[in-house]
Amino acid sequence: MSNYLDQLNPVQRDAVMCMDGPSMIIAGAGSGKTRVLTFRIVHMLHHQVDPFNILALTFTNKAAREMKERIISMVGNDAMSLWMGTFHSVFAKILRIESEKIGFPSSFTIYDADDSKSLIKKIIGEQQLDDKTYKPSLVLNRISSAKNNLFSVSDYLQNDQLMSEDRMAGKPKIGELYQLYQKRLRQSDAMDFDDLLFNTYLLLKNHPDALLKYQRKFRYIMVDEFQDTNYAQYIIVRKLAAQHENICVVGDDAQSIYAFRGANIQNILNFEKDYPDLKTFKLEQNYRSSKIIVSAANNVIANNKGQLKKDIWTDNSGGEKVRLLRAISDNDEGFQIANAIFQDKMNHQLKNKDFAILYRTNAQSRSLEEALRKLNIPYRIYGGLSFFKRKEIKDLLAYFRLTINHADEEALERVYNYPTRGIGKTSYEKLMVIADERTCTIWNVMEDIHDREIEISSGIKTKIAEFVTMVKSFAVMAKTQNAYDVASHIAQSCGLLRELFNDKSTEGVSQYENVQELLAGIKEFSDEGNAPLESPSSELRESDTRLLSEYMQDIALLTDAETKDDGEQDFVSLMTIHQAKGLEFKEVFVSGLEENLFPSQLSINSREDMEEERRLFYVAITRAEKRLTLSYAMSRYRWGTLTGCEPSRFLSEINPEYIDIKYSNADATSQQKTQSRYGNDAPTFSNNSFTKNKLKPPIKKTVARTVDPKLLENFAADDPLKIEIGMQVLHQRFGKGKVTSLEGRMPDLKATVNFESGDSKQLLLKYARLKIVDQQ
DNA sequence: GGAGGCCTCGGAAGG
DNA sequence: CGAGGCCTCC
Repeated sequence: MSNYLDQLNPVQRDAVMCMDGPSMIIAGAGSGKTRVLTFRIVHMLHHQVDPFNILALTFTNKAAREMKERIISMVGNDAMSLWMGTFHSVFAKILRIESEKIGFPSSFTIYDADDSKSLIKKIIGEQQLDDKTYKPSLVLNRISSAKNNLFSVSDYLQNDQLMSEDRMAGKPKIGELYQLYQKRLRQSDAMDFDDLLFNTYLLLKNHPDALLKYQRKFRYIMVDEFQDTNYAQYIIVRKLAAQHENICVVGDDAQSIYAFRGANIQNILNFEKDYPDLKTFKLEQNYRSSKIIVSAANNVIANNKGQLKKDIWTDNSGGEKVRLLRAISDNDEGFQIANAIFQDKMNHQLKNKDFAILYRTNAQSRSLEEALRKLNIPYRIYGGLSFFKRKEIKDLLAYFRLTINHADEEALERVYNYPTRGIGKTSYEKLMVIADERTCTIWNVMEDIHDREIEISSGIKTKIAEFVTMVKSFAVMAKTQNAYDVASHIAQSCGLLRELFNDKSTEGVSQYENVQELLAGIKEFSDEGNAPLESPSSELRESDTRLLSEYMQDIALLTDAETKDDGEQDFVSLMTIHQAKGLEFKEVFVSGLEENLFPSQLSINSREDMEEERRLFYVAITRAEKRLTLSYAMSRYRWGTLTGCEPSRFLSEINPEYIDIKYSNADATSQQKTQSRYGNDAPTFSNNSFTKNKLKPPIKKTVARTVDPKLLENFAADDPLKIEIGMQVLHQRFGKGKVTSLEGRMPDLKATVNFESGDSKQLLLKYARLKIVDQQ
């Protein structure tokens, strides 16, 4: 691999060869950014830079993984020891190593967005604040942006501007909520995503020895997607780079589409100020798209004021004009797009994989799906629930979390009574009150459950004690045995696996399979000799046994499940434009180009927001290689009602010479029909074969359980007191089943019944009406 | 404990 | 319209 420099154009080559000193690479869409970044690292390794001294920060795990694989394939396993990962994973790794300095155990839990939300909700409730005024998501956003701008709790409370903003907004308690939220995280030995940044900042600020250590280690630093970094990220990077100043940032201001989440384009401008001797490289040649597509993209982005000067051009052929589809309705839009894909596949010998349909909002996927299904075009929707966000996975992971960190309150809350073990909410709330009085964790109270001050019935106390014993036994096991053995033991003995196994609904079956898949992943982890790429374990591990705690450290930040090997399969991709960032397709369809949808209604009052929408459109256009098709509908179902739409302002920003307006047959016929009455009464498209009600809804998630209707006739329940273990009983809804156990006494007598459907239910007999069918 | 009814609300989403 | 949260009732 010595000829890599020959594969680059002059600017790319300069950027690759400029290893020392601060540099900034402005990489236009399709300009070979990944190649430059990869080759730059390869170049360093060829020039005696120790991989141990290189840090490369990316926006997603996927980007890190792919780049690292590519580098390894070019230079071999030497590259294994370079640090490449997301800001969050790299900083989590550092924080675990240095945890003592900031007063955390190295096994601290990382709270995900759901954990954070549930915690803040709880706090809002406890403070008896109205959750309409204090919407959890809003409060969290405010806290998050405080942290991302490096305002600690006390900074916040002392900051007149922030406090008065909150007062003006009628939410004066946000500062206080921030304080309580941090306190609870601390008590739970937990950090949220923002804390990973904030605490790294604190570590480097307050511990000069740690700062020096990492400054020495990271002699060469690279930051990808620099336009998407926030202030905290930038400050940390600047601190780390302060000694050697070998820092290279790569990005494209025109593709900044995450400002809404706190990303700060300002970082690019600050960078120029902070490093006056900065070398800037502009990658302006586009290798991806046709001339027309590049020109259309340039037309659009030229309407933004705030941007760095650059001139994106291409040597590629002119290509076809941008097609514009005008549809009468959202269903018609789907139909036209599906048809176009069908045609283009034949006319240009393309695969389904060559196509992507992009949209602004997830809700738009539905009509597209329906049309694709009608034409039997296989498709995949990206952005559903990722593996690690599934309930059953989170439940099992919560057991693991609690095993490793008993203070983890969110994990405890998830599992203390799941599967049901008779510990109710009321009891749990009593524990919470006591924990608060004693300023200890709820787990501590549980450990001490036999304390007479705790007013909970002895039966429930026993159950709590059993739960505590169980988790403690998990913890003992987890200290020495390998991750897989511990994980599968936990899955079995906590009852979760059984619970899911007994559920024979399609949903239950798939949940069971998912849990098995998780366990299989842990097995792979346990069996592997070497750690995964981002693993901090090499620095923490003591023996060859791979512990569950190590697995959990790796997993905490893995929110994007490995996209399963779909290499073989051929399908059209459907995704939001945000998700399409960084991808490319031969043909791209951008749908829903309508005012109030794209640009979003919420952006029309602010210049900054509108410019971000425009950058989003720019990103969408520049995903296309050969052909680009834009579409809009004249009416669309939004929130259940048919609303009229106007074409997006963005359409008129493209030079009309580049546009080819298409009218399909479906459009032409229904157009005449509606033109006259459009605007008065809402048009109904009943003659259109693509109306909603004619089509089946997308795949149902639950399947109704079937019960023989004959069983339901003349149903008369028997006296609950007659029911005994072993009897066959009949339930109106669940059907026939066998009583396997009885607990408590009337009126709280509870029976566990295994139904023939495979479900096992616990039924309160004062409510559930059971008929005895067989005394056996 | 859990199913069903009622109400509310709706943007994009990395770690 | 449809998902999610909360409340009620069995």
